[in-house]
Formats: sequence, C-alpha cells, structure tokens
Amino acid sequence: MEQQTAGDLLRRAGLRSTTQRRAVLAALQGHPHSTAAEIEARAGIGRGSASGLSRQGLYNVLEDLTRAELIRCIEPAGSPARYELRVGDNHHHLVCRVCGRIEDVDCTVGRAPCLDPVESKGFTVDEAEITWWGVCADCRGSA
Amino acid sequence: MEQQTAGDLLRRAGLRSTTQRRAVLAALQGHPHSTAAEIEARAGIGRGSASGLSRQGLYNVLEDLTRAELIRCIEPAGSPARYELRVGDNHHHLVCRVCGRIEDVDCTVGRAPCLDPVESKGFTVDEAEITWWGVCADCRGSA
DNA sequence: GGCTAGATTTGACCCTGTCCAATCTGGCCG
DNA sequence: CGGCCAGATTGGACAGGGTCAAATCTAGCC
Repeated sequence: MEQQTAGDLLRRAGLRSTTQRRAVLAALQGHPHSTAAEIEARAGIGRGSASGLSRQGLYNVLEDLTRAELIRCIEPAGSPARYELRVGDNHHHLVCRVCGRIEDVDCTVGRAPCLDPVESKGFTVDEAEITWWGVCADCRGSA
Repeated sequence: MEQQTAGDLLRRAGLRSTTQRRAVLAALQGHPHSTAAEIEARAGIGRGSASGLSRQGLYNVLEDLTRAELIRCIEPAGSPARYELRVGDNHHHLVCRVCGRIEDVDCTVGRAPCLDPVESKGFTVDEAEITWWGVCADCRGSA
C-alpha cells in the first residue's frame, strides 16, 4: 500500500508528489530515527546521481514533510536531527548514552504523563517531549 | 561568597581552581540557560584578551564542570547547547517556539513524573528529560 | 623553589545545516 | 495534448557550533 499511497499521502497533504519526496518517505519505512545522511544514503542515490536529491533538496523535503506532519523530527542532545514516520501518537524516546540507540516508548496516555507542566508560567503548551537517558542492554553487557 | 566558594566548589569536585573555571561559574550566576557564546561574552573577555579563555578552553571548562556536576547542559532542539547552575534537582524546561525563551519547571517529584518509562526495553534509565514546547505570553500577545 | 599532571591555547578542520539564485517539473487549463 | 507557472529542486558558497591535536603554561604538592 505504500507505493500507491505515498503519492496520495503527499497530495492529500497539499504537497506535490515528487520523486524526491516519495524516495524520502520510502527510505524511512522500517528505519525510524534516521539522520538526514542515512536517509540520503538509503534513498539510493548520492549527490549528483540522476534520480538523486541534492543536499538542499533533502532538507527541503524533510522540512516540507515535517510541516505537513507526514514525518516527525527529533533532535536528541548530541545527535544530528533524526526523522521517523510515526506521527500523531505523541510517543517518546529512550536513548542509550553509549551507543546512541533510540527506542520508541508509547506515551502512557490517558493522563499523558507530564503533559501539563505544573506551572506553565504563562506559556500555551502544545507538546511535551520526554527523553529517557540510560544505557541499553547490549552496552551494559559489553562494559 | 562566590569568590570564596567557587574555588572550594571546584577543589571539592576534584578540579583545580583556575581563573577560567571561576570565570565561567561567575558568568552563569543569575544567567541560567546561557549559550557558550553568551558565557564567553559575559566572562568579560574576548578571544586573546589577557585573562580570556580560548574557544577550546571554554568548551573544556564547560565539559569538565558538567562532568563534575557543577553545571548542567541542556540542548533544546534547534538551539545551541545551554548551561545552567541548577543541578541535582531534576527540574525540566518550558521552551517558547517563537522567541526561544526558556523557563525552569520544578519536577513534581516525589514520584518524579515519568521517571519510569512504562517499558524500558532493557535500558537502565538514569534520567528523564522533559521539554514542554509552547508559546510564551509575550509572543502570544504580539502575534 | 622546583616538578608534573592537569589545564589552557592556537589554529586547522569537520559536520550539520542554511542562503541564494538559477533551473526544472507536476499537474491544472484551454 | 501541449503550454504554463507556482511550486520544487539544484548547485555552490557559506555559517554556526563544536572537535582534534600538538605545544605551552600553571596549580598545587613536595
């Protein structure tokens, strides 16, 4: 359903269905938390390749898709920006301090934990982003 | 008391008390969430000034102090790293999407909210970092 | 007053990302 | 079906933020 819908998804979001955008969406399938570089590599094309996307193009696409909420961007401290297809479910992340591995953690919603800062200091809050830092099983083992 | 204790703090943390380290600590007093550039400017010295600290020196100091837990480093998405003196109280942050302003939010501790991801996927978690995103009162007003 | 491990400096360098101007193309229209 | 044009993409220069490595300096102990 992906090939079919990629274009639809884009068009429904008010974006033109272009080769580059479809390639980026495809490159993210099954590879959450990818960096721009990984997406570029996986999109199957280096700079200058015929069907390739330029660096600027890649960033444009990522920004467009993010704004259209087709993908989500996360930026854990110390890491370049990473992108994933899961959107709209307010899930959070678990990051290994050693190897950088990232795991998704579903939000214990209902009462989304911490969705309300106790004191919002006059801010209109629209998102609570939670990052858990620790060491993954593999890294703990080999330490 | 700062001049007096800055050195003590450092020594107690097992670090030598140097002009640069004391200057960085002083520059953070009353200025939480400062970037490296702001600290450098506030430390009263540009590059090459007699009592100045070099760029590398600044980063070394920041890293040393962070590791010694005398300061804390936060890196909100889209912002360069920021440093603050509050440590050990596991407080969180509220960030304005428009002007970038950052406010501290005390952790509703006791049961630190969300300290346990529901599923920790084998990770040994040692920190839960929460960032609330929104728009501050000022920016909402002028929009 | 020396010594030495630890701290600092200098300057080159890298990665991630952005700006801008020129070119190309999806997809609607006649 | 061919043309049009706003929207998309490209290329190349550039910038911010940070790191690396080697040489020099200095806090603090003897």
